[in-house]
Amino acid sequence: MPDSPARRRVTVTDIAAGCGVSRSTVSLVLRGSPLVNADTRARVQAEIERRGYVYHRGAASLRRRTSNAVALVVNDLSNPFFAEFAGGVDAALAEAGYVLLLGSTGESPERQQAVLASLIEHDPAAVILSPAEHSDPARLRRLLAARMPVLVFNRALDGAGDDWDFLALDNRRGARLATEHLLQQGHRAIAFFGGHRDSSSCTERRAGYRDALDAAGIAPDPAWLVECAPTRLEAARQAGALFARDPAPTAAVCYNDAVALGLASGLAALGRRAGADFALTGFDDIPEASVSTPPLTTVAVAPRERGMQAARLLLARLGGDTQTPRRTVAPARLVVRASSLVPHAPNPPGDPA
Amino acid sequence: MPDSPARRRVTVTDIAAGCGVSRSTVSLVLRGSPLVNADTRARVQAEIERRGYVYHRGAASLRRRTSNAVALVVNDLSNPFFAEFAGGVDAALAEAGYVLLLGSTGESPERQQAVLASLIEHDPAAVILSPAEHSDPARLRRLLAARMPVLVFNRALDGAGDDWDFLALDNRRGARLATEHLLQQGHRAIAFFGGHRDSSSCTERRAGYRDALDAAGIAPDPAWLVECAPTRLEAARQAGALFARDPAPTAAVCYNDAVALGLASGLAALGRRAGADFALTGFDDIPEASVSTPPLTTVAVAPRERGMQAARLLLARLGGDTQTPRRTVAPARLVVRASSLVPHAPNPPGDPA
DNA sequence: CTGAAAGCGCTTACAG
DNA sequence: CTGAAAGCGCTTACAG
Repeated sequence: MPDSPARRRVTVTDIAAGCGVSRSTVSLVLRGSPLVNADTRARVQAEIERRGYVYHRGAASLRRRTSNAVALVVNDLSNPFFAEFAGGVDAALAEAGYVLLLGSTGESPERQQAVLASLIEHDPAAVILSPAEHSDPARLRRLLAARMPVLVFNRALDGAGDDWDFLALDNRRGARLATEHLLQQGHRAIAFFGGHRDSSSCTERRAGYRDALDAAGIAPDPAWLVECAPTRLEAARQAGALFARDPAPTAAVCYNDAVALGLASGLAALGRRAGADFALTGFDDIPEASVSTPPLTTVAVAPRERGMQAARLLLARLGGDTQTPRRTVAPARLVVRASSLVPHAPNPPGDPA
Repeated sequence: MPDSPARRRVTVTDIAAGCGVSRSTVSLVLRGSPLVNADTRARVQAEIERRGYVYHRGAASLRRRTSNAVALVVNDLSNPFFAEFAGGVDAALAEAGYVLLLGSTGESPERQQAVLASLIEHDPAAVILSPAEHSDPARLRRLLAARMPVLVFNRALDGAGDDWDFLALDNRRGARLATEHLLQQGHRAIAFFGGHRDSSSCTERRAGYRDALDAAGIAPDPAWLVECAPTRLEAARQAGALFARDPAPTAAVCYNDAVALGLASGLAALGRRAGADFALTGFDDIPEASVSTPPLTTVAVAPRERGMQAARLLLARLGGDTQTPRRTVAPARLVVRASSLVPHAPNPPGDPA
């Protein structure tokens, strides 16, 4: 029996008629109410099965004014960091019976407004937003207002209001751990390489770097701070900047893994070998980090776990939680691999000090 | 003016009342009808802006019986292949004003049924499914029936019916290209390493491998076919199986990149070096492929482009396209890197032939 | 060009 | 325990 694609949809009315009960009763069965007689319930369920009835959640949501969708907006799924994060959100939502509406901005604030505007027309119960760089908090607020719980991930949105949740990565502590690790290898001249000063995560990571140097009594040379776009290519191009001054740094804390991998190939082009005569660390622990040459010492932020955490936090808000603080900082963990294991004598031979 | 979270939703009725027109007129303005007087339209639009009205697409879809959502079900966003694919789908949908409903199966046919059941309650206009291994076509068909256009990606679903679209990767041709490349390097004893015989993509890749050997007049030794789960770890463990017989293969076409990378480390553990004394190729061109040691020769399938292609094909179906054939095979392209550039003399020294 | 009325598929008091 | 009626927010003929 071939189905006609244009056939009429099966509704509660059809099910009700099909087994001689009212639509109310069918509705109660659908929602699992204990008020319905077991026999009646069984008859209704059989009819539902027989007719291949599909619940129309849009109609139900309209009537009940509820929603079981959550909107997620990320920069770009091609970035494994966001793909993992989205995977975690999806897993936690599915477990709770929610459905994921996904959009991406490609780091454009304009597309971000458009994508969010389109998603909220679908009436999500909550929104998870990993903001594009240079987002305008006021415009976002105008769009999302206080319609639904909102969780901002990863990038602070200043002035977005204190009724939105914020899940931050511990950028500062992560960078401090990486820097301390290099200090323990005996390095004293340690650069911070990559990222843009005006990005909040870069500022925070630099602060952690400075914390560690301060604690070790080292005043960072301004020449140790090298900016570059957070891409592999740019990092490779900027490698030379590390060696403009003498003495040059012997190690670098990189803004993220992409930058660290780029720097590694940039060093190779300059006849130096990361992990052999120059120590470096990354940030993120992307999949490549463990298989690159040398494997990359980095700071793991467990994006998948962050996604599950973000989703669960919002689901708790929907459940009426008002206890949890609005700002959560997720832990960062140092993963030591070969790229940083280049010991540097604290007092190089020939140094009289 | 702090918004009360529980405040009543602004509806077309409010907008109509707010500027003294009927709801019909507001609706016409919303849908961009040319029937409305320019003045009236401007007044309505101003009121919409002023009140922060958000279109309730669910209500509109209910009334109009249309939908602008497309459901996508993949195995796992942690797999960059699917993340890229999803990114492509998202990009093409957003461009067309559609919204993406995402679900994942984790390769479990049970979860696949549950996830699809949940997604179709949201009444998507179309479904893109990258089936979990061991999917049951009959069960899927019972769920999705002919309710909406369906596109199956990557894995054939035998007996799913010929009204569903199928977007296949050119597994056979891809594997043939890889094998021909190794033949050109002078290899004669070439293994096919990894994957499970019962997976359709493995069968197809093996067929392409055989095509190339056949054309070169080589009868593959059965010992050259090594099965293993398509993971890095399993591949590393199975590396020894390649050298069980003498003479052993000098090169291997691997089922995919994960397997190839695993084999490379398995070889290292056996004192052999991929790209130096053993040639190998992968499949997929995952991001790690270009940064591994040695960089991996592989077959690129451009998952992001496949995602855009899948979405566009379905959008065309929704637009009434009945011309495009149901089965589309996407091209595969050989990317040559160092792992396969191990020349092997056609007549090794000491061989009298 | 604009308005009154019906209806998409569901749920929820309210009677019985 | 079950049914009749109203209504969620929108759109669509149909009058005017």
